[in-house]
Amino acid sequence: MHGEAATLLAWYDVNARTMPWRSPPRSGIRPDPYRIWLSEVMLQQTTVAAVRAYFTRFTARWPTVSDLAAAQDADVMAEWAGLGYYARARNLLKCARAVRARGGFPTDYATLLTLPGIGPYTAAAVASIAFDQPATVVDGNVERVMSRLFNVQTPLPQAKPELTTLAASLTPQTRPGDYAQAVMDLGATICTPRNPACGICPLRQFCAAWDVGTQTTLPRKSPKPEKPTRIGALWLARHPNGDWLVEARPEKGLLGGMTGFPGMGWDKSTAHDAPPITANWENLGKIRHTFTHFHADLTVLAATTTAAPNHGMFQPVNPENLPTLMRKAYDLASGTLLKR
DNA sequence: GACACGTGGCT
DNA sequence: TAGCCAAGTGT
Repeated sequence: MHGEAATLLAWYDVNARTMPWRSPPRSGIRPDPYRIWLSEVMLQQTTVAAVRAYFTRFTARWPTVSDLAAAQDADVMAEWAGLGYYARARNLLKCARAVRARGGFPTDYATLLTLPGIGPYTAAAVASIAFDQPATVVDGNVERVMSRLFNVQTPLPQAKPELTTLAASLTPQTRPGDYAQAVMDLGATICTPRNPACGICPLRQFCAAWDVGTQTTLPRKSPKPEKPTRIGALWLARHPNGDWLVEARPEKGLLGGMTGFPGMGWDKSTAHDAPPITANWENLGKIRHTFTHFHADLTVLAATTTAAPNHGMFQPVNPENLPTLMRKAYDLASGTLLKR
């Protein structure tokens, strides 16, 4: 085993963070593949702090992968609301049903990779953490740690293949799951993007960036394109009985599969060119919401009406089950209308 | 390879 | 405040 891996495992034995899906190192307890898979999907581009509550709710409601496979699509989407990247929830259900159909999770990287919503990272994470296979996880933490250990000056994303090769070269044959979590914990707590704690880093003696003082400049990143701003509107029609006029968004694309209010001008997939219902619309002001690749400045128009809608349906709305953009509009409209 | 795809916390 | 960042995947 490389000195880096042995040193990191010894550090992890003492410093492993506690998480609801994790079994402590050297505890002898095999982690539950369902919980590892669920947590890894939730953790894609998402912080541990944000995931905790969702993970607890999901596992309380659906304790096994078969329970999840039997769930209603709408229940899973509603439970995922607010966590973002909703394609993950759609693929989560597809994957759960595929796993149930084949009688359990596959244990090897290549087969895991064929399942919906499981890419190179998640396949390696599940194979190593849940099944003790020597697969190499490469996430943002690993990229940062490797770029510094080996002083890689190539910017991301071009550097990804090189960093993957370097990460694989350090992965041990024993305790690969603990090793994978150790690198990620190191990246999350010591080898951080800004102000890395090199003074207490167990890998400092191995670190090429530390030797030449480049650690805070790594990994280099190619400049990102500027975000455009899209201008538009949302129509929030409220029935006197308390229902709201909503529509199910298309399965694919922005906020796919989620409940939303009819709108125009900001989202090509659901654009309407006229209000969804005849009403005396009141301008309540604007909300601003930033997505990964654009800003949305939306005027919120609201009305109370009993007219027949041109599209969408009047339904009860639980704001907790709305994606955040729609939640912002709801909060503005419900606050204003209820004051009357 | 480039781009679409959310959200909340931190600086 | 505006931008950066977080355990990526699908097309």
